[in-house]
Amino acid sequence: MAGGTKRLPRAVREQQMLDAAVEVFSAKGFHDTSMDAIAAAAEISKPMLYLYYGSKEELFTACIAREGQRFVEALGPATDSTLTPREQLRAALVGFLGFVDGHRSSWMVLYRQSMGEQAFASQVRTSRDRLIELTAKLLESSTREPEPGTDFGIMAVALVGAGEAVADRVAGGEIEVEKAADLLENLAWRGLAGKKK
Amino acid sequence: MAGGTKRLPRAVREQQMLDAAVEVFSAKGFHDTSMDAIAAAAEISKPMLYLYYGSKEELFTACIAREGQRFVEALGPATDSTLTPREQLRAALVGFLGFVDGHRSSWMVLYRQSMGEQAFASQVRTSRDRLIELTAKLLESSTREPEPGTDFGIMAVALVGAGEAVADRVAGGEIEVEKAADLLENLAWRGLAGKKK
DNA sequence: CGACATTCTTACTCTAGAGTAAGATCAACC
DNA sequence: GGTTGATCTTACTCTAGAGTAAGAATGTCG
Repeated sequence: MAGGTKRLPRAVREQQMLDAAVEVFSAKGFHDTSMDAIAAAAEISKPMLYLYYGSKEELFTACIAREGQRFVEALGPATDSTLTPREQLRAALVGFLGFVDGHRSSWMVLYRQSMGEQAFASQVRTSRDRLIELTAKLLESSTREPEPGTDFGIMAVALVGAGEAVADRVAGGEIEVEKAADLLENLAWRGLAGKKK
Repeated sequence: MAGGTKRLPRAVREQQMLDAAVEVFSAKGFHDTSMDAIAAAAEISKPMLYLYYGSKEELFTACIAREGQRFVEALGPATDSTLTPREQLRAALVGFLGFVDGHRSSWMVLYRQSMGEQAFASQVRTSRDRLIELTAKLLESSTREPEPGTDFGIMAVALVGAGEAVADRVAGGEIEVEKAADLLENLAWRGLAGKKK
């Protein structure tokens, strides 16, 4: 009402609201964020949030859904089957870390917030499990001697866990994407103490 | 009032309260846990919680402090300097995973809850950083050719991240401590695809 | 223009749950 | 037995913040 903000079609406002919500949620966490704060950040009034999203939980769910979508898209190149498995793994790493680097708020909302709230954890674990399964497949199909008793599933869990930890450092600006990808790639193939590529 | 519960000295009651608090916090999370719920679980009345701990946040802080203490103690054997670095790493892994296996609620409170709440994250990150630094030292001192440009710090971050992810599976009963330790030890030295010990 | 739908706001209601006031009950010691 | 100081409870207060009622402003299409 104050100055420039005009009336906008629903679809546009919805995205504005999500932008604001992701921003505030990522900064303060789900519980310490009030709907008033989101409304203020989006520069609209609170009832609009309820009109378009129904409740705080649904709004947060919508955040997860959109950011999760974008996250999965960033992993798209890794499923290009014309690449070798190893190249695919590299593509997945770069896609993953690049996403985190370019979307720190999304990363915060998706992982550091959602995983903590048992009400949303299942929703995130879905995308996460997809990543783990993809990793497991890539590890398996790029290993020559299957070594009986090798559980690629748990290996993928470990590698993704390592990836998430490193991603936090990427998000913190302490290390660049390429360096981080190198590290993780080496980790997968040779172990931490192994020679550099 | 009801039946058996007698009057108890403060020190004892405090531990009972912490036991109950850790239990409920780990199950429902910080925000979805009410002081009434904790009081009920501890079988005392709410004002006792406030009398002994002051506030909900301080109570949670006390939980973190006690469990974090226990966690660090579980890592004690890893600092035995009569062992080789590699044996120390193994001891750290077993200590860490064993702790998680035997104290699932503690693990939940310490990691899955605290790390999500930015109000407590710093407190936990202290213990966590100690673990990372310990790991970094162990990796460094057990590597022959330092390979210029090798950043043991970030390697330790990756390895600890992998450890946490695997620890979740241990807590979930999907894998046993020994198997998990083997996996992580191998990961550190040979990479996921490497031969088994 | 006038009717209808959509966008949007001010100004509330209502409840969960953090925190407290006031004092009862018990144990121990003189 | 009475005094002192813990332990412990019932029964509140008070507020942040989720969610809503009622309707004003703006567009658009006949």
